[in-house]
Amino acid sequence: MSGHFDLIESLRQQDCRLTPQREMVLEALHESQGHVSAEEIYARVQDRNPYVHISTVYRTLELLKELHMVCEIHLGGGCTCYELVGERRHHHLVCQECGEVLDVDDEMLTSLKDTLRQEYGFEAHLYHLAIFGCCRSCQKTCATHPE
Amino acid sequence: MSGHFDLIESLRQQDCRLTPQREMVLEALHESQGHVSAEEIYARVQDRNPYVHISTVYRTLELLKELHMVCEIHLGGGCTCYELVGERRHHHLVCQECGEVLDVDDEMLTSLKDTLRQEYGFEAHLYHLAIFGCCRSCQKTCATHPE
DNA sequence: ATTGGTGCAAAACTTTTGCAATTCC
DNA sequence: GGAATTGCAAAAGTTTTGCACCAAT
Repeated sequence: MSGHFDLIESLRQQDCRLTPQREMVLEALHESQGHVSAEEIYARVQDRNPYVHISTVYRTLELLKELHMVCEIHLGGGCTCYELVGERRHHHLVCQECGEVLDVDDEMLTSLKDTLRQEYGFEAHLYHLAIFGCCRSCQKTCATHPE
Repeated sequence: MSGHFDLIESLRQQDCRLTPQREMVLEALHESQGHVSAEEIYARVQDRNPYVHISTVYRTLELLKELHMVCEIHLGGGCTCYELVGERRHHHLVCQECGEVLDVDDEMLTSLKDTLRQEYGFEAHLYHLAIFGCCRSCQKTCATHPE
């Protein structure tokens, strides 16, 4: 229940107005500590104020994305999630069998990042990474699948 | 203009009926040599037969996904793309500035794959990988952004 | 006071579904 | 012949947009 204050401050510094709606969206993102859908953010915001409209949530997420305060993650199954940038950096292992999402530490990707930079001149924003596959507990069922 | 015939054969061997619609979807996927949206596949199919319905395209893609002949890729911007599995294996670098999509060779990821298996017991299906970031030509504009 | 932001309703877009008619095996 | 597949139309779900009103600076 702290920490989203600097985010709010950050908004103000970027010439954006500080509205309760925006604060609530930031708070919801901060509380959920990870990937949440627009719908989930909407639900959390509504707990505080049921009059906030979902289009406001979308517009706020759009704004935060432009300001690089939030990133959009596509975890498959057509679900788009959002996450605060700059918190504990991590990535996502998505199990295609059971849908479970594991977090992976960022260091795991340092060497990949270096290679991409050297070979392709590509600066990877790796807070966006989602890796699909098969988790430990689904491993047996998975065995029949290619790769 | 060849090579999708084994795909069709593969369909038959999996107890699936061979319809012109499915053949056209496979052909469209094969021709486009990479990530295409459902809409693009639909357009290609329509060039051959305007009476094919888009719901058939979706149903066929769903089927091919289940058979692991096609994989679904989320390249951001809300666009879902599809790609034949088993062609030249590669991955995608998506530039968040200009939207360009670069292909990356699979070998690049061998060590990452090994690490994930060892540390998390996670079997990565890395034909699904999309890496977001900033391409060489957008690098200058990108410089101001975090990470 | 002025600009920017919000709520609302409606549109736009993508994907899914129920069902009758058709097609493949 | 019989089950699987298709076309259609309609629904469902998500995201965007135009506009009048309201609020933050």
